[in-house]
Amino acid sequence: MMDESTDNRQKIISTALNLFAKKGYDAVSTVEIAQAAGITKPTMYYYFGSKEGLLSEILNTHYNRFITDLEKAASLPEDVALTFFRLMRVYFDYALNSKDFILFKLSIFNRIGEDTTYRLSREYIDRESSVITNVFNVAASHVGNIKGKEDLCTVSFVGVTHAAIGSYFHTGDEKLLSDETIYRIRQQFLYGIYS
Amino acid sequence: MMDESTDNRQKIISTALNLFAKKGYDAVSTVEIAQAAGITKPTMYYYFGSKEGLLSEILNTHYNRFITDLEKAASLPEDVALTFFRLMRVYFDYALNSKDFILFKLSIFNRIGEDTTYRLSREYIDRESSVITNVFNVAASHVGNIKGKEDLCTVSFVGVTHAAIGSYFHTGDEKLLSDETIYRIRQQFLYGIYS
DNA sequence: CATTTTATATACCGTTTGGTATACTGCAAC
DNA sequence: GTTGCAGTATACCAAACGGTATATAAAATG
Repeated sequence: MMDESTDNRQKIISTALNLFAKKGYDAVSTVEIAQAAGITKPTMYYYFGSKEGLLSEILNTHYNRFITDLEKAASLPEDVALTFFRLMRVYFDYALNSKDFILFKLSIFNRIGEDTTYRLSREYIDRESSVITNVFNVAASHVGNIKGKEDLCTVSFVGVTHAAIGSYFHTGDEKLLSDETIYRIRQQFLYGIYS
Repeated sequence: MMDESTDNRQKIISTALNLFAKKGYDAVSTVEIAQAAGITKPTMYYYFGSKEGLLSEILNTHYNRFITDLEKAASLPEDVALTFFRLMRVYFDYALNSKDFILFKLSIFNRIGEDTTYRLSREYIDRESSVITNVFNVAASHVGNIKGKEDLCTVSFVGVTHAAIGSYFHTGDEKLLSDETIYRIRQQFLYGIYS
């Protein structure tokens, strides 16, 4: 076929993720994906079987990589301050370098209900959450002050991280995802706004 | 017609909001809404003109009420601790009593892109955010420590609030939205995790 | 009591949807 | 060089989509 793009499969994945992130899974049609990817519908069905299969493959590819990086960053949970920084750095790096994925992840994270995206992403979100929860559970056994506040820590961490990324996407200001910002958030997290 | 429900208009709004919250705007069809509300499609089109008009009316009804309550709670921003409590209490009360609305609001809050829900809800989200931002701006002029951290405060507040509500929806544990939880979050916010 | 208005349903429209049957093309193996 | 297979496109499908023309029945208006 002498095609210039040797990997249509990957092209479909990245194109579909981009459209899903912008418009939402249900608002994007299979023809739309095919046209944007420069192929035709049956080609997409050849690789992924169905629209849901495509979404499943997108989540599998991107979320597994993300969770792996998150676990690496969480490998020294005894040091709360260091781990806090490393974890948030992973989130922010993905927001900067895998914008479509994080945008899509953000839009499905707080969904609960019966839709396709929720059903397919549930397991990944649970795994992601448990990495964070585990960090604060281990930290609690080393840092007395945290004990009894593990859940609060998790909620605060995830909440602030998502909110910061959301602000970045709205404003486009990259300083929101700088090391400096993480230091300030961590300072506020550990010692409060009056510090 | 001797109909038992004297207000089909309201019935359509609440039914549609419930479906939108569960499955997402694009995944819900107009027939589905009509059937669930116990009416037929043309009745819905008689009241709202279009599916988008229905969504617009839903947002207008619920969001205006919510923002009004938020503004009432923010009327004494000089007292940071008190205002912090009142604001979060409004969010949590809505999560408990207007579950469908908050569920829907949560699912659209972090969307950015080209979809219908984002376009129609944008103005409300901006107004909501500015109420919070304003609180910390005024507070900063009364409490020296906050100065320069206004944006950080806003991001943290919104993030933690949403995360807590999200946890409640996932677990169903009402204690997550109790006064006690707000006190603990506020304590952590003001004095840090080591307090 | 005739007339308009409000509220509802039946039956239909063109378009788009997710998905497929079928045929073709280039390339590798035999 | 024919066979087989991975990859791709044309052309199609039934079902579902958002939306409407039209009829009708009750209630308000004169």
